[in-house]
Formats: sequence, structure tokens, C-alpha cells
Amino acid sequence: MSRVVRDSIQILQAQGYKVTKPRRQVLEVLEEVQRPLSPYDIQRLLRQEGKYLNHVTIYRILDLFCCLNLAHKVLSSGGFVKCSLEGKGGCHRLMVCRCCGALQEFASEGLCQEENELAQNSGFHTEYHLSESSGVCSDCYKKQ
Amino acid sequence: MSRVVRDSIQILQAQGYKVTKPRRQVLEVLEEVQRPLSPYDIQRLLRQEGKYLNHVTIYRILDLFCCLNLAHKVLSSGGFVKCSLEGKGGCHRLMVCRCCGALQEFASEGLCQEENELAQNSGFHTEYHLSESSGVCSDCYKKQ
DNA sequence: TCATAATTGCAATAATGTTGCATTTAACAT
DNA sequence: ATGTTAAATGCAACATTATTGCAATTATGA
Repeated sequence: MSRVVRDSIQILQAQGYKVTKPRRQVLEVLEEVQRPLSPYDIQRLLRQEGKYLNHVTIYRILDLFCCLNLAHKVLSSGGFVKCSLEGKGGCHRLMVCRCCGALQEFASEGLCQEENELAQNSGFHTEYHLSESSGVCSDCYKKQ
Repeated sequence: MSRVVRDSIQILQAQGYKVTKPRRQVLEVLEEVQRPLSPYDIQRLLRQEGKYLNHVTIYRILDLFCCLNLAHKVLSSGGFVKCSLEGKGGCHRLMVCRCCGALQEFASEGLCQEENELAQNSGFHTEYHLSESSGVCSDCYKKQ
């Protein structure tokens, strides 16, 4: 079991949620695959490993994970990914490679501040930042 | 007919697309409502005005509008909005009020540059920026 | 090992998307 | 004006995704 999965399990326990087989399985697929997965993607992948989860269960698990910041919904694709950055409050930034789908999460205090300021100039009080840059990752760029 | 709708119609014509009743109707709802609408939202709204469009038609119209940059898909909600900024290449930024749903599109060269630089530091070549800040708009903030 | 609340599975249904093909319509030439 | 034609729409059928209430199961702490 990977460190990230173990950490997530600890968070579940700490918050009083049960550590069930379905929850562990979803954590593990997300960690394994490292790309955005829809609820049904997850169901299909697990089924390939001979594991069956009802789709309703998966929906509920993903809801919970998002609430606990263990997973994020990737906006451009609608899929879910495991969170990789800790302690980032109110901010979620991704780079997505349009060739291979590779995904990199990053943080930037500078960007957050600038976004906040811009918003405040029009009287808007920002609580949460989402941003996704799409482009070509270094590997794919070399191959071109 | 609003200026924005008229402009959009001109773009359609200029690109060789027909200016049909369904396309005009979709443009007008989007312009009227000024918040993200799903295809079925649009169908429901039009039906309330006694106008009927098949949902398939609406899907196709929205696809076209997005290609021509006449509309955008708002990532966090999945709805579609009329584009309000001209000449912004490869960038789409929104502020969404979590109280009233009000929506403001904005642009920022500074943010784009910073995002590009951050990406390049990890070898990533950025082509398109999406960002959505959610929070409270000035009106709703006053009422609180 | 037992009790119990939380979690999962199931069934039914709703909502959203997609495809191929017949019909209609806007645009253009006459 | 009218006819022609390619483009656009509507329709039917279907596929996929999402939601709800309730019964069965299971992780947890005593």
C-alpha cells in the first residue's frame, strides 16, 4: 500500500469515517492510475481486477473524498483524481498534457494573490481558485 | 436584438454558417439569462416561451458556438455561457458567485504570463488557460 | 463476540448524451 | 418571386451517467 493511500486512510479514520474495502479499493485505483477517472471508469477498472463495486457506492465514495480533499474533480474532463498536494487551502491547479493526458498538480501563492486582487478590484470576494492549463508536457514535446 | 447577439450572427454568416431560427433562439436565451445553462436548461427555458427545440439540435448548436468561441462551457457547473470578451486567445477566466450564481468573465495578461512561466519551469508548454474563482460577489457580500 | 450505526448493494427511475436517417429550411442563383 | 441544394433540424432509438429509498451487510467499539 502506497504512502498516499495510507495517509488518506488515516484521514478517514481521524474524521470518524469507516475504512471499508470499497473505499480502499477506490483509493488504490486512483493512486495506481494517476489520471482522472469517472465513477464508471473506476467501476470498469475494478471489474477488470475481478472486484465489483456498485456505481452508487462509487459516487458516494467520491463525494466523500472530495469533501475531505482526498480527491478533486478535474474540470476539463469531469474525472476525479487523487489529491497530491497537502495543505493547500482553497486552491487547485493542474497542468494537463493534451497528448498523453499526464497530469501535474501545482501550487502558487503568487497566482492566488494576483487572482484575489483582480477579483477584489471588481468587488468580488474570492474563496476558491481552480485553474487548469492545458498544453504539452516535456516528454511529448521532445517526441514531436 | 442585442448587440452581442447581432455580432454573433455576423460571425456565423462570415464563417459560412446559416443563421437559423434555432441558432438565434439559443443565442438569445444565453444573452438574456447571463448564467451558465445546460442544453436541457436551454430547452426548458425556450419551452416556457412556447418555443420548441429538440435537445439534439441544442447540443449541436452549442458545439458549434464553442468552436466559434461564441460560447464557453463553464467547467465547474458544466453549463454554457455566452462569451463576453473579445480577442482573448487561449485563455478563459471566470468569477462565479456561489450565492446568486452571477458570473463575470475577465482577462489578465499577468496571470497568463505567470502561469506560462510556472509551467515552463517543469518543462510544460502551455497552450490554453482555464481558471474559475468562486466566491461572493459585491452585491451578495453587502447583503450578508 | 456482540450491538449498532455507518456503509454498501439493489432496484427503479431520472437525467443527460449520442447516432443515423428522413425532413425541413436558409442561402444563392435564376 | 421561385426553384435548387447543401446545411441544419427533428425524430426515434439507444447508450451512458446520475439519483433516491430501502433492505442487507460490515467496520467499529464495548
